[in-house]
Amino acid sequence: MGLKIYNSLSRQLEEFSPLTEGHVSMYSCGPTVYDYIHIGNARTALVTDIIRRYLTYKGYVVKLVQNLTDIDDKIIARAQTLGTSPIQLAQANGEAYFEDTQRLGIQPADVHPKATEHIPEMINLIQTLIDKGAAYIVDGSVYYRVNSFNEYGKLSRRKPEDLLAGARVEVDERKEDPRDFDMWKAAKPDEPYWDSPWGRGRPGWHIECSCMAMKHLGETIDIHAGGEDLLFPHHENEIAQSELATGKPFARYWVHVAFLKIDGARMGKSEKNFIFLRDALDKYPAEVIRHFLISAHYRHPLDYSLESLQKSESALKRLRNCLEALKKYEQETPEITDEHNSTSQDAAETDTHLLSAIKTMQAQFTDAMDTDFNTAQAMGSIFSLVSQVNRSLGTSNGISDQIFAQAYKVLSETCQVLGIYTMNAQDVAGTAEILNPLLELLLEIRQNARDQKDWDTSDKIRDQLKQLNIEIQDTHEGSTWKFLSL
RNA sequence: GGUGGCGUAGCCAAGUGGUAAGGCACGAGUCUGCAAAACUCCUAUCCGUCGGUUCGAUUCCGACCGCCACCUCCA
Repeated sequence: MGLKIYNSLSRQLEEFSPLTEGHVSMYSCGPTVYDYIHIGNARTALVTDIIRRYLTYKGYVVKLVQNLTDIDDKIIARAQTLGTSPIQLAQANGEAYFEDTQRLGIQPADVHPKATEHIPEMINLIQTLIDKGAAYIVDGSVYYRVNSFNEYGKLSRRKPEDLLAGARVEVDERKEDPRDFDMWKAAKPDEPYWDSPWGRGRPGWHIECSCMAMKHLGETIDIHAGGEDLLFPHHENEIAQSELATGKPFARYWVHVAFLKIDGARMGKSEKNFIFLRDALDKYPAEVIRHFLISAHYRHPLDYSLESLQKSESALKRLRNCLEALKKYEQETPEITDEHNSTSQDAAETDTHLLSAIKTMQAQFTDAMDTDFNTAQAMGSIFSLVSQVNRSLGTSNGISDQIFAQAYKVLSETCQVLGIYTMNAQDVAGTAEILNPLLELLLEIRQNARDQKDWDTSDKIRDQLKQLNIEIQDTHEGSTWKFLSL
């Protein structure tokens, strides 16, 4: 069974096969850097990240390009109110974007092109469209003539009359058709500008993506991703520009990520109901936020709430407990076959159960992710195996070490695809050299107290450490400690 | 007005034309000096409402109710 992707263009689940075998070109619409990104923005970036991780996991060589829109009306306006320059503002927020996304465990794209660094290419593309009669110049601005592309509307399925009927925006009388959009905006006084054959100005938003996608990935790309709000008009316009210029299909699979909601409504900057990703990251570990963001399918809306984050934290704790219990078997050589030596009947039974649970999990995980990256379902398969592992750990007498090692391998690999088991709190602490012996000592003292049934001392140590976010657990093999937060 | 989506247990959330994954929470129990972790059991005869198609629908079709989004910069 191969990968299927829901293509917004056909509005169907389609078998995925890249243009070049074994290679996938992917473009994701990045942020307009006039502010920090909020969790809603992060959802799209995260989905892109996971798609890329999964494609890589499947053996594809992926080239991911994500743009940075670093010149636009909002940046200019914001810079004015802040008393800074648009360039500086974009620079600072661009850096903040990488900082925030990397904290969330999002791997940088292969290329992060900036609009301002591709002005000549954009001018060329616009000129090509003018030459083909698909654009016209008015007062130093260049407009795309929507009528010249007869497939216009194929992505959003909007008919011209529908668009006109609903138009709430003021009609620019200079346009031939209200649907026409600008590819080059003539500069107003005090605005940043670049020279062009049509005078000083700056590029429109849509031409940026057309241009940078094609420059870095070629005229036809495999996957184009973005938030669902970009479907119209942005992606529709990208198609119009690119396909008319090249005569080739622009993107083969269109992936649109649903909104993150808050209190039932869309999280949006203009609604002022957003939460900056960096603020969320200050309160919750990255893995918790990731878990939350992928707990629903990417094409379904997801409602943000503190309760949901807390649920994710609890769920992740269960996962983590299991993985940590399993980790000590990591060094064992994972056994692949069903045939292995078991001296006890019970252990053999445990092995068989676990082994089949591992296989089931692998199949279910792949199946879920193959079906349009169903992370929620994939997570279900992971937790099913966690249950079986926990049961097996309880009945194990040491004979199933290789199987546990295999379970660890499979679980940690799949969790890595989702990015929910990448960090190790013990290492993150960074003070392990001091902390380890110190805690060993405390545990030893506590064990002595317990041997003498001095529960007061024993409990005091445990309770006090818990205040410090360190949890002690007494098991049959002795006492262990770990950091409470993930 | 046009276009699209959603409504599944207390909460979150998968999913299927043949009878409901997973997580969180709650309750009971096992284990433990007590905890913690883990395990066991308990949690939807039912998937917004009403019709229709079907041997059979939560899953397909229609209507209705409720909610959300896009058509304007927005991931």
